[in-house]
This record gives sequence, structure tokens and C-alpha cells, in this order.
Amino acid sequence: MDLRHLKYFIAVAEELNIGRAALRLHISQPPLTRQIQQLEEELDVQLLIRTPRGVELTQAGEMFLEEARNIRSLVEQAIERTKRAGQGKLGRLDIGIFGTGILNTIPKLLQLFRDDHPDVRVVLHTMTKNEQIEALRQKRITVGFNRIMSPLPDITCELIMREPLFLAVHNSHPLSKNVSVSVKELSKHPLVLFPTGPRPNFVDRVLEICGHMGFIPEISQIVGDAVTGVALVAGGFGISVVPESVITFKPPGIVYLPFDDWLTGKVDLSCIYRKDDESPILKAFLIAVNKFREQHKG
Amino acid sequence: MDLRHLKYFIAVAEELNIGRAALRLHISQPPLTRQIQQLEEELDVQLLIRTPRGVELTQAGEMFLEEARNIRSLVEQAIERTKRAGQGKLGRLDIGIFGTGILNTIPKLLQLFRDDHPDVRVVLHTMTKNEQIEALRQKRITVGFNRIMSPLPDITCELIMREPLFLAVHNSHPLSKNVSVSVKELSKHPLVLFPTGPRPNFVDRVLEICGHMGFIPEISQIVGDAVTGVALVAGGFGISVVPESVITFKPPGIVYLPFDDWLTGKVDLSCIYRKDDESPILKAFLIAVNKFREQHKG
DNA sequence: ACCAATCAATACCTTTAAAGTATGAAAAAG
DNA sequence: CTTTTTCATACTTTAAAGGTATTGATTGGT
Repeated sequence: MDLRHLKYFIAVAEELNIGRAALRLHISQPPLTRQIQQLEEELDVQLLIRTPRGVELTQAGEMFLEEARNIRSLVEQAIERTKRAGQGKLGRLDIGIFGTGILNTIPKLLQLFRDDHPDVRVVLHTMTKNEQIEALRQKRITVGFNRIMSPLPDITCELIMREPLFLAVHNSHPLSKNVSVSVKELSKHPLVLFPTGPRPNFVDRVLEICGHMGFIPEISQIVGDAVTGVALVAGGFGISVVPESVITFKPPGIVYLPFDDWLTGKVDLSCIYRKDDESPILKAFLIAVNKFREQHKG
Repeated sequence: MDLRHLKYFIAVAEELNIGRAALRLHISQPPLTRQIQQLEEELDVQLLIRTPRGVELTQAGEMFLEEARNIRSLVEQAIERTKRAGQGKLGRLDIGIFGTGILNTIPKLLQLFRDDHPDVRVVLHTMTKNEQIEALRQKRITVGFNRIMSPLPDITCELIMREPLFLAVHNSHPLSKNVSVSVKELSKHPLVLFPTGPRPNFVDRVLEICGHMGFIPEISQIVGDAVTGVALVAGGFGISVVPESVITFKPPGIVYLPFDDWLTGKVDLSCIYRKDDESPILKAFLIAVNKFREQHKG
């Protein structure tokens, strides 16, 4: 049996006249007659009662008509859904995320993607950089977000934005009266840094920049994530350096200050994905990334 | 698109290897390759990723596989159901019934039919003889039950059984002491008969038999149905004549007596159906009728 | 580094089956 | 009683699915 048989039978059942159905199907009458006979023979069931004025359906015919319509609509739906999946409009996107990215940038970016692709289920997985790389290789995620990436042969790393850094101080701290600060201030106060976890990471980036300026800062604490770090600053454990994303998180007593002399003091946010991944959902996501960059290039 | 495409795609998706799938489908590899290409072209979607070790599914391919399996099982189910409908094993049977038939014979007969055809929905409609004929002509029912039928050109009438008649009397009545009675007794007591409604009917059958015996009975009441008639006998309104079916209905005080001299005093129960009806459900029902007659011919 | 093995893709031919044309048979309508 | 309508059959054409042989690409084992 063929989908053609179903189409033909539906036409005949709706017209109750083989000739008219043939007209509607843009074929001639004899092949239609034969296809229906074939169908009846294959099912070993009489579907039509031939009368001199046309045809009428048997009970089995009525039943088959109903089933045929079901099948037809399921087929149409299957085609539609598959096409949409092929355009990256339907399906699932697994994303690996990390600490500070989730505060500001990633939600904005995902919003942008979901506006265009409402039927793609986005599933977020919190994982470290190394876990992300492992998960990408096992195809457990399609995209990962990270800050500091060393190049890898099988993974593409694409810069999303370069964020300036800010100083986080408590408002009881003498620096909090300034509108901006110099990098050198970092050498004079104990620093709270983050995250823990595999190096190199944001801690190393900060140390690297301090090195460029010719000093090694005093590290008071290294904590798991930015939120904890800022909380410690609010508790008087020292000062901290954070990417711009974090300043939307502002607990009472915390002041964020830009650096005035630290023009190159920035940190990257990148997304990573398999070099060999050609899936339309990833393509669609990268289009959203580009759109995001356009909006934030100023 | 064709069901063949679905079958082929499922095979490929399950084997993840076009050559092996071709083997399983008992065709050679090149046509299978082409059919899959055709499918992808038609859907305008990449379903497979070709690797040197076989193929793997894209997300769209996964989606299409799921849909294809759904369609396949729906098709199988459609074929199955249609075949069963064609054998009269599935569908709906509308039956017209009348008063006394429902007390005994019809339930037994329907039981027999439903044992063999559990998935046929039997719908009963209480209607008079003329309503049954009208309903048959309009195909609102497939079978009717009746007692007295005049022959009709478009309707077949098939005898199911010939029931003996019984006398219904109250146990305070002098006749109730007998083990059997003579027909002539009917001339000596007021008769409760039934049903009302279009003639000729059971009333006329009783009068006809009395006529053969040379008398016209005194009719006390004609009531709508046998149950009412027997209830009136229980209330002392006279005696009544009922088909054997009715004697299963035995309210307190009622005694049923056979007639000893009335060997030909019987009444028919027949089923009627369209002469031009060739539906398998009717065929199946008539087989059940035959089985019933076999069981009750003694 | 090369050779054999594996697998999908392509080219070309054969076979199957669906569509078209012409016509027939049966029954209803005028 | 003829004309029309409608489905069925016989025969031909055409389209498409299947088969055979071969190529190209990649991997894995000497």
C-alpha cells in the first residue's frame, strides 16, 4: 500500500464518484478505478459499492476513510515538523554555562535566540570549562560559554564580547568615594578573586594584568563564584575585580568603580562549539550570537 | 513522498548503514541510497550525516524517524481495523426491536452474536413494525425483529423460531388448577390482548386462531405490551394469551398453562433486513441467527 | 606509507507499475 | 428507445524503482 492509494481513496470517498475524483486528482478515470481495485484486493475488503450513479462506502470503507484521513494529517505534520527541525526551528539545544556568564550576557543572548526560535527547547547545564569541552566531544551539549580558552583542534571558539573590568568595594572603604580608580590600587588592598576550579581562569587573567603593571597583588581569598566574591567584599574581606556583567548584581553597601588607566584591562566572553558541527540549530544560534554582537558593539 | 520512503528510512536509521539496510530490505544498495537522497531533497532537509563508517542521524533525522514510526504503526493499525471491519468483526449494528421479543429470544440471540463479535457495537432501537421497515429503507437500522410480516419486495423476512402460545391466568382463577387447557376455554372468559399499534399484529393472530376453532372471543382490553397485559391478568382483569418468551416474566399470582389441543397455535418470530444488503456485519449476524436456530430446533 | 577493506555515490541499463487512450457494458434519465 | 452517465477492461506509453558495475573517499592494518 502507498500514500497514493490513501490520497486516491479519500478523493473517491469524498466525491462518491470515480470520474469526478479522477478529475480532481488530475488523472484519468481508468487508473483511478484500478488503484482502488488494487487497494481493495490488497486489504481483501470491499470498500465501495458500485452503483449506476456513482459509488457509496461500505462500513469498512467508512472506517478506512477515517483512518486514511488520520494518516494523511500525520504525514503532513511529520513533513512540517521535519522541515522545521531542518531549519533549526524545532528541536533541542543543550548549552553549557559557567558562573558569571549567567548573570547578564547569557540570558540576554538566549532571549534573542528564543525570540526567533520559540519551539527550540533550550536546556542549560552548569559546567566548568573542561566539563564543557568533554561534553562537546560527547555531543552532550552543542554550545559552551567560557572566558579564557586555549585553542583546540576540534573546537571553534568564537568571541562574543570583551567586557571591561570593574572594582568592587564596600561603601565604607576609602576608595568608594572615587568615581574611578587606578589599577595600581590593587597592589594596596587584599583581593578577593574567583573562581576556583581548573586554571587558567579569571584569576590568572587578573594576575596577568597586574603583572603587566609591574606588581603582584595580595590575594585574600579565592572563592567559587562571583556572587560569593562580591558577598565577601560586602562583608569587609577586601576588594574584588569583576567583569562588567556582574555589576547588575548589587547587594547593599557594594560600589562598583571603573578603572581609569586600564584601557586594555578587559576579559573575553566566548562561546565554543564543535568544528564539525553543521547542525541548523547551531547555525541559528550563531546567527543570534552575531545579532547580539551587533547590538553590543558600541 | 511514499510509504516506501518511510520504510527505507526507518531501516537505514536502525542499521545506521545503507548497505546493511539494503540487505535487510532485500534490495541492492544504490537504489536505497537514491531513495534516501530523494526523500531528503523532497523535504529539503538533511536527514543523515554520511561518514566513512556508515551514516548517523541529524536532529531532523531523529525527528523524522520518530514520525515515520508513528505513521507506520498507524498504517498497520488502519489495515488491521479495515480488514476486521470487512469481516464484520468491527463496526456497528443497529437493530430494531419490539415488545415481547426483548424478553427472552433477542437477548439470547444477541449474546450469541456478541460472543463471536465482541468489537461490534450493537445499538438497539425500540420501534414498531412499520417504523422498522421505514428505518431499514433509510438504512438507519440493519436488522429488525417482528412477529407478523406481510411479504415486501425489498425486504427479506427470515423465520427465527415458531413459539407455542401459553395461557396466562391468575392463581385465583378456576383454570389455574389444570396442567393444561383447551383453546375453547378462551371463549368463556374475557381476554386481555396486546399490543396496540399497527395491525395486523399478535391480536389478529390470536383472533385468527380462535376463528379456526369456530368462535370469537370476548376482548376485555387491548394493551400496549405483554408486560402490561400480564400485569392486568394479575390484577384480575381476565386471562391472556402470550408467546412462550413471555413466561420468563412471572409476577406473583400468575400461572402459565400450555394448550393441549392447540398444536398449530404458534406464533412466529422473524428478523427482517434489506434484500440488497450485503454488508459483512449482516452476514455475520445471520450466521448467529442460524446458530441460534440450530440450538433451539428441538 | 601503502594496500586492502568498507561504505556511500554515480553511471548506465532493466524491469515494474502507474498513467493515458480507446472502448465496452450496464443502468438510469429523458 | 435512445442518450447519457458511470464504472470496468484492453492495450499502449511513460515514469520511476530496482539491478549491475564502478568510482571515490576514508579507515585500519601491515
